[in-house]
Amino acid sequence: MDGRIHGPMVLRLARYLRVLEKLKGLGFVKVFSNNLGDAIGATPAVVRKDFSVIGITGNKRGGYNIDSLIARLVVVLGKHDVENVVIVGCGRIGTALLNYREFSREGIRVVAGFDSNDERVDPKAQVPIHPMSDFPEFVRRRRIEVAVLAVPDPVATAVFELMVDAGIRGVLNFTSVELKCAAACEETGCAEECTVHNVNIGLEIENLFYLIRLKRASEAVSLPE
Amino acid sequence: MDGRIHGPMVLRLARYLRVLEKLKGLGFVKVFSNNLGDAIGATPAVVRKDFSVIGITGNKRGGYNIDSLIARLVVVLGKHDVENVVIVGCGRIGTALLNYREFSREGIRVVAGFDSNDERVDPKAQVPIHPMSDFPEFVRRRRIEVAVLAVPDPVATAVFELMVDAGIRGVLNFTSVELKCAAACEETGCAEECTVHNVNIGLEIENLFYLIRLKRASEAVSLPE
DNA sequence: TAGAATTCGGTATAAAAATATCGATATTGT
DNA sequence: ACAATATCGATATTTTTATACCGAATTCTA
Repeated sequence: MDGRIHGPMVLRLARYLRVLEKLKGLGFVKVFSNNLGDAIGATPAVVRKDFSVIGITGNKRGGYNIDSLIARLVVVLGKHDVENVVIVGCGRIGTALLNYREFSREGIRVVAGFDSNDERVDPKAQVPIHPMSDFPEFVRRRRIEVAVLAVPDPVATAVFELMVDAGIRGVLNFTSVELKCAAACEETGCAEECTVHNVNIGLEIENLFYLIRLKRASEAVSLPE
Repeated sequence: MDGRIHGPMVLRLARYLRVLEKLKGLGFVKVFSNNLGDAIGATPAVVRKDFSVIGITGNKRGGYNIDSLIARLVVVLGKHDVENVVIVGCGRIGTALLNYREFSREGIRVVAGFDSNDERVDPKAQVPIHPMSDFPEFVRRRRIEVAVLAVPDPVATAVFELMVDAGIRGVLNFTSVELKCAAACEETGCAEECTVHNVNIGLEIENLFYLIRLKRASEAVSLPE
């Protein structure tokens, strides 16, 4: 049990947990490091090291026990039964996420959406959409900590500051804007930090184009003809 | 001009380019490494190093010239006027992306969607949705190289193999399934490689919860009282 | 039951990426 | 023109993350 828990590793731990739950559902009892490695795209050595770091021990030649693995991962990841989130900005992406079915399977519940456009407001919907003005009180009352930001780029920063002020501590950012919590905190005087993760779909696609061109170029060089 | 171009750096280069185009639109002529660093969330030293690696030289005390920066980045990233992509799976996420407005601003054009559910097929729509059976020919005829995969998890692997066979070389994967191109290639005998990027929204949200809990725990320890 | 095959687990090594440092130099202001 | 200042750019260092290796242990097979 050496080394520290770091970013990439935490992501893998969450992935392991998902795979393990599926395996358990299929009736499996034990699993090997290479199986898990295949399932999440890592080498067996990485898997074993990860487990070692969080204090999980397997059986030589016998692999790991799925139940104990799940139990430990749940503790380490601090996973709750359901994680409540809200969606801010109910345009195309926001609306899609409001009703994203995969969430429920992953223990995530979207409790509400918010939008500044009155036409989109619909408090009676299955997942209600409230006006943006209700956001701060809603977040405080329901103790919401994580929100998805899916507003147009030009208002991203302003909305983000509002969210941090209201008490949001984690944001999944679908805008192209780099959100800086420190700056927001300085301006508003809030003491808490807010963790931001970016999901930049356009950037990912551009990157794919770059990578395949790069691969093609290197192939052209390495394959003379 | 030392060092190699690596993954994280390529992502930054694409980000620089976006910011620079905006700055140019605002009439700016030159820019400093710390400005760009702020804009994409990096330190000035990283920015300078990145530019050094791709052979861009600035002026001491004078910063970098935006036009030459853009010109060089476009070459390095091999950016075209428009990048054509298709969306496979027109459920909630897929449909949202079909009409995602941000794409056009980023030089990405969604030329079609595909779905195996006939009710979703609509070849007359602004962005036409074709039956899945038309996919291989469409991809070959239009020389599509990049696709977004937004189908349900259980069919992800099968659809992915079909896509690789059809000639897709880059996939933005919205499913929770780890797609392995090598395996797909072995089975189908295709020689080409396919680059996959994963966008796992549920995982990102889970990760946010973990990180804020971690932060809170460490604060509790470090703040005695 | 003996041996062969596998798998874990720790250490050591390597690779990747970010950060720090600091001299050089161009611009600005006086 | 000269000093002050801010910025680049190269090298060196540190940190982070992944890989390679190999002995030990356990299960499986014959």
